[in-house]
Parts: sequence; structure tokens; C-alpha cells
Amino acid sequence: MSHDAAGESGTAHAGNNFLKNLIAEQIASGEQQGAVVTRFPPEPNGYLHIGHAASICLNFGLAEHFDGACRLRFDDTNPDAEDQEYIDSIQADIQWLGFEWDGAVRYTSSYFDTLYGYALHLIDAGLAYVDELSPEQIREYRGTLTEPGRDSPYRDRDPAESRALFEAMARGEYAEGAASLRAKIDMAAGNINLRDPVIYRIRNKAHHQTGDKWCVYPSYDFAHGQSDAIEGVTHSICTLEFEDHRPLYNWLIAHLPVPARPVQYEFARVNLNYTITSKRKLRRLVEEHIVDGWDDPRMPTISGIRRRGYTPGSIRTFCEMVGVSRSGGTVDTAMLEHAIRDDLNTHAARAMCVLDPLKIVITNWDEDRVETLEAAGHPNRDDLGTRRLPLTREIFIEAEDFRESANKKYKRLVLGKKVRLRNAYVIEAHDVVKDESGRVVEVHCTYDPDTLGDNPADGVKPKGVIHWVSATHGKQALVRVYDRLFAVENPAREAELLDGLNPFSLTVHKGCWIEPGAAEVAPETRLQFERTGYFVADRYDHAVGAPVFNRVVALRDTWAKIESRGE
RNA sequence: UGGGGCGUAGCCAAGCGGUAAGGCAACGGGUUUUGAUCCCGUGAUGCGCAGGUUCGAAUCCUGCCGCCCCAGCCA
Repeated sequence: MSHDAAGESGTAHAGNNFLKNLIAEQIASGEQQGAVVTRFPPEPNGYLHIGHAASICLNFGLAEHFDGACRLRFDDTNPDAEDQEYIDSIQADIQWLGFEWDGAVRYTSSYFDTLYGYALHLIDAGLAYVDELSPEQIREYRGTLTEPGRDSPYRDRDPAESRALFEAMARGEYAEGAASLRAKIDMAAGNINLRDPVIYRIRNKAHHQTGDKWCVYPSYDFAHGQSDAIEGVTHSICTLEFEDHRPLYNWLIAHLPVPARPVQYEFARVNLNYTITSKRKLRRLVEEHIVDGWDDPRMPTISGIRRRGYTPGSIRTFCEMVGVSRSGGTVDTAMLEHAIRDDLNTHAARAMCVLDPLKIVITNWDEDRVETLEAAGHPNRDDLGTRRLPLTREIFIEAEDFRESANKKYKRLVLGKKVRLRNAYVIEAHDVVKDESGRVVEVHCTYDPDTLGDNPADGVKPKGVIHWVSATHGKQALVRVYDRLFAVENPAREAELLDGLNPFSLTVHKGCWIEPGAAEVAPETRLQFERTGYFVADRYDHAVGAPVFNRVVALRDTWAKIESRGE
């Protein structure tokens, strides 16, 4: 509501969700004794994206709310696609969002010894067996969605034999795919995850954490729940597609000597229109150089969103606005944009920057005269101080802010009409200079010296206010204006991913003019360029003296709406 | 023809038997040296559909319909 409402904790939304309510009930009824423990369990095989932010906010938020703990655990059970680069970026992203995990970073791989022991336990209990069917045969034996599967011929082999075989697998005596360990559950189960799922497979590959120690690796299903139990996780929260795995999760917990009994809960993942959140597809954009990397400002990755200029607080607010439920849907990006506008409107200092310059000569202003005007750093926050704006005979205004003639709806500079220079005087245009092609390259105006902080003497207040930068005292800047990466609402539906791309997702403005003070800000400083939008000094490319800004988001633009309606 | 979910305004989402919160978007209007912000106002006789139970149903029951997930030795 008011200007000071938006902060790290977001605006005043209830922020309740079914999981928070559920846990509150569990605590009230005594079902939940002790601290609530959650975890965020990414696989380090890609960068985190906006969808992960929802999970992070949920898991850390719940722990915070109930005064419990949330751990970070890398679910690194498959060395194939995992990499240290991702481990590093994931940690940086979580910290940037403002969350702190409890204790040290955990790795599922650090439980491999225990997990291996659990596998042996299951074998000894006659609940797991080494299968020597090939991956293809296992698929055939599994049946289909509507037909039950068939038992593997190795299903009833003696536990002692399975144990010996499994140990041989672990010693590296089998080739990948030659054998696997399967839980013995029910090949006719309607839930396919219960049709003797593979719980250990051979992977002759070095692991980023355990090196060459192992050549057998537990599957997600065999590792996740047990890891939760080992860590004392009380609420293992994941997305809806894992719901079918819950019976397996519970089956394993029930049959293994685990130290705790965690429970899995599911929620719907968040989709955003005009964007994709498939790691595979995002990787493709990076690898095919459609974007400049995982942190390209157009990417929906946390690091891309950061580079775009979004604040951690705005992401958290967004997640709260969206809420948590079990009904999957697609959120409008307008909600994300609202979150960052709301944040930056209250926190970003104001500045003026001309993206597409048109020269103005103030003919009744002396050649060498420089008047330093004072302007507010923020229209309704005195604590942001003031800035100094040098006004000179020649200035630049936005080319689209001038027309030789226009109807009354156009409230900017028109030949023969007056307009207010933001934070300065009222000027009136009386002449244009054109090039051979007839394009206006310069506009001559006169200024009214009595209008600094005052309306003209004739009492006619100009309808419009435009921004400007001194042509002699302003600084040049490079500004990148970003738009959505995809032009179609649901890029995932596109037959070919690249077909949905927006060809105008990036426009680089090289000859921009910015007020002197704003050229000196530190990287990642966010500013509002008045009348234009919110911008951030690029995290990497910006330097004092060579300013480079990214547009975070445009200001709400009712004029654009009026105009596109066809006047 | 199997198993598991989900259906409340354009979008997200509360509600859990007592007569439809909130946010985003949209649209009006006011203030304004940012066509910004801010402020005020406008939305479902209706909760996928059809029956039923009840004094009373989005909430309970039955039957339909629609959408999503599952047949990786991925997570």
C-alpha cells in the first residue's frame, strides 16, 4: 500500500498455503514433535530457474516460519550430467535470494556407504534382487500402462546369490547395463513405479564428489527418502510428478532400518507464460548461442534474472503472490513484472537517460552558460537526497518526444507548443532543422526563465513533461533494452523450440546520453530512468566511465495503450 | 481398458456445510514537473457439467466431462 511496505519480506500478503496450514495442524495436534526440517534438493546438472525459486522460497520459508531448519542437499546420484560448475552456481543463487541453509552443504553422495548397506539389507530380507535382464528386456517385462508386467526370471534367485552378485557389481565386475539391483515389489501394480524399480545401477564413471570409489550408484528413488531419513528431514517437499513415487518412498522407508520416518508432500510446479523452464531446453539455448549464457538477462534462470536487474526481494514477493497449491497452472509474467516494479518504485533512485537522442538548441540560452539544477533523488523519499543536473544550451531529448504536429492527446514537445523539461524550465519549440531526407535532426526552442518550479506567467500550464540530458555535460552510455525471449505464450508447445523465439528480445542502444551522476554508479545499481523504465548497471560489463545498463522492466505505459488503440 | 492428480472471474489463489477473501491483468475517475507512483471505483446470483442429500452445498454423495503426470538402469 504505502511506500515503505515493500521490503525483503515482501508486501503485506497473507502468504499462507496448504503446507503451512498442514504443518500448523500437525504441530497443534502433537503429530509433529520437535523441529520442522525441510530441504532443497537440486541435482547439480543445470542452473536454477524461476521455478526452483518457488521451491526454495517454500522450503526455506516453511523452516523459517516454524523456526525449524532447511538444508541444502545436492541430489548427486547420477554422475553423467552433474558438474561442479552447477554446484557453485546453485549455492550462489540460493544465497543471492537471501536464504541460508542449515549447517554444511549436504550431498546424497556422502551417504553412498549407508545406502549401499541399505541395499544389502533389502537383499538379505529377500526384498531386492540382482537382475541380469538388459535395459531393453526390463522395459519389455515392465508391461504397459494398461497391461501388467511379468516377473524377471532372476526375480526369485536366492538372496545370498543376489548379495554376492551385487557385491561383484560394486567391485566393477560387470559392464554398464549388464546387471542392476531391483526392489522386489509387484510387477502387476497399477503404479508402474512399484513394478520392481531399479534401485542401483552400474555407472563406470568418476563422480564429482566421490571420484572413482563407486561404480554402482543408487537411483533417485532409493537415495532420496533414505537421505531425508538420515538427515532427519520431517517434510520432504517435491513437485507433483513425484506423487506416484510416494508409495515407493514409503515402502523403502518401511522396510529399511532408517533413523527417521520422513513424509513426502507434493505441490504444483510454477509455470510462467512466454517462458520455458526445462533444463534441457535452457541448456540448448546456451549451447546454440541463442543467448549469451546461463545468465543472459533474458533467461529465466536465477542468475539471468539477477543480471536482468531483478532484486531478491521481488522474487520472494512474486513467489508469495503466486502461492502454493496442487493445481498446476501458468502464471502471467505480468505478476513478476509487478513485483519488481513495486520494489524498484520504492527503492530505486531516479535519473534521466535519453535512449534515442534528438538535439535541442535553446536559442535564448547563452553559449557558455551552465546552470546546475537540483533534482530529487526520488519523488517521495527525501532520504535519497538530491542530484545535480547541468543544463546547457544544447540538450538531447527522446526523439519520440517531439512531433512537428500532433493532436491534443500528444502531451510532449510539438512545434509552436510548450512542454516542461523535467526538473527544469518550460521550453517552446519554434524551428526544426532537417537533413536532406527530411528527417528532423535538430529542434530550436526558447526557454521561459520564470518557470523553474513555477508555471508560466500566462497561467497556461504545459500538459507534458519530458526528460533530457545536457549535450555537453551528459555522458554517453550503452543501454540494452530487453523484451521477452519468446513471442509465443507457451513455447513448450512449439514443435520446434526456436520457432517461438522473439526476434526483438534485445535492442542495443549505443548512443544514449545519461545525466553525469548516473554514469558513476557501481555495477548492479538499479535506477529508474524517468519516463522510461527501471535499469540496472550491468553486473559485468558496466564500468565507471563506460556505463552499460540493462533494462529491467519498462514503466507502466498507458500512453502506449492509448496509441495502440489507434488514438 | 491401468495408476495418480487437478478443475473457484482473462491469470494466480483463499474457502473445508451457513449463503464467493486477496493479488495480477483489464476498465473508469481523481492527484501529479515521471502519460510513473499514489488514491477511489467497476467484476462470479456463481465455484467443470448433471443429478442427489440438507432448512441451507463451492464445500457431502453419485455419475459424467475436461486437463496434467507415470511405461529412464534421469531427477
